[in-house]
Amino acid sequence: MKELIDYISKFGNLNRQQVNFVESMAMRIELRKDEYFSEAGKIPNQVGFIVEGVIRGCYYSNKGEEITRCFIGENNLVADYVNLEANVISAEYLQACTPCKLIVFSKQSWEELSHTIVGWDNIKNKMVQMCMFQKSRKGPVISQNATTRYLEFMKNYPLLTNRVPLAYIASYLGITQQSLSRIRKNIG
Amino acid sequence: MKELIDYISKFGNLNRQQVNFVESMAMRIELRKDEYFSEAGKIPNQVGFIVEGVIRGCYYSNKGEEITRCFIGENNLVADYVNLEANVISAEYLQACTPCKLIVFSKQSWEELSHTIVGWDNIKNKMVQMCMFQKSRKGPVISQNATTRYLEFMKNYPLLTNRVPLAYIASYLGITQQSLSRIRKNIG
DNA sequence: AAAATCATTTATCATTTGGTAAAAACTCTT
DNA sequence: AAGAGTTTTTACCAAATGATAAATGATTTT
Repeated sequence: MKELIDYISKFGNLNRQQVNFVESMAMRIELRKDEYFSEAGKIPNQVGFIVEGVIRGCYYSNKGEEITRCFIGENNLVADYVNLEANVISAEYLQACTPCKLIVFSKQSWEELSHTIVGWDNIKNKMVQMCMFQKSRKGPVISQNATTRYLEFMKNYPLLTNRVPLAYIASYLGITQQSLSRIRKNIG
Repeated sequence: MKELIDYISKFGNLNRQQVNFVESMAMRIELRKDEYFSEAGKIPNQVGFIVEGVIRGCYYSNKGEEITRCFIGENNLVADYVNLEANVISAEYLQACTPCKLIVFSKQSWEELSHTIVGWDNIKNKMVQMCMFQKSRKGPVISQNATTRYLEFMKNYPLLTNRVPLAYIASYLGITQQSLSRIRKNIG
């Protein structure tokens, strides 16, 4: 669990006893490629930390197209956090793009951390805000053209480029796979 | 200050004494059209609540184009929050699109609320997360075409459509003003 | 009111991207 | 290795958007 504790420590300090408690609440799981971490139509019930692999958030448009909304890589928290907190049915899937190793907290455990560890809420909020901030920072910029967006994508997610299907990246960038294929060719 | 207190009350309860304290920390100001609430190159030093008017976040691309990144309307908090918290120079301008009436807290006052009101941090974090969530919810969706994005924009920001310059909306939607003008015409 | 400034619309043509279809390349199973 | 299924590339044409320029409209200043 070292990776998780290191991550948390970036946002606040925990003493040994608190570290032990966090670890006792957590569980290691693995996801096969394409398996879901959480699903649309269900109330999210866990918070994860990605030790290895890539998870994507995706949904289906009214035309039935599958659209990737975000990628979440190693050393990041993963959850449909807003709906988890609000106890509301989620509208998106969180799906393993590659085989994943995760550390997860059930919703109940996650809440117990708040009740047990003084200062946890502070750490938690910083982590959640950082996640939201990074998503907006790393996401495709609508005022750039598709080629620029793809170049930025490769900068921001160097590991993903050849690890996930082209179709995922294309819908993330807001273009068709054909267009992305063309762009790849033109870039050389 | 009723508007502000009503807004805060959606995220947690304050007793009369706490309400008085919040009000004593706040200040009413007005911004003329085009005046800045905060500027790129400076460390953000205030948190505002918009009572009347519209503020936009904007920045300049490496080609010198002015790009609108977000619109913030009445009954919302406004701040470059991440950089305010991190005490880091901002990269964007927050500018009044229309004449604005605001209630503002200096950075110092904003922090004093945390120290003085038990439970304030909890309320504050809920407010900040809600702001971030709404921005992502209401923002243009990159996988939709420009016409759809504009239609969605009008749904999400009905009041803005005829209150702010076309160029602001165009760059927000990631298109040129000429394109947006064309789209307006085609919609009828 | 006229002039000046700024915002919006229109027009034309070039470029980018989408839609459809098919071929090629790759993966997985048997 | 063969075959089935999937993913990626290519090709073609249509549609959307960008770039440039100019005209019109609106607002502010003098």
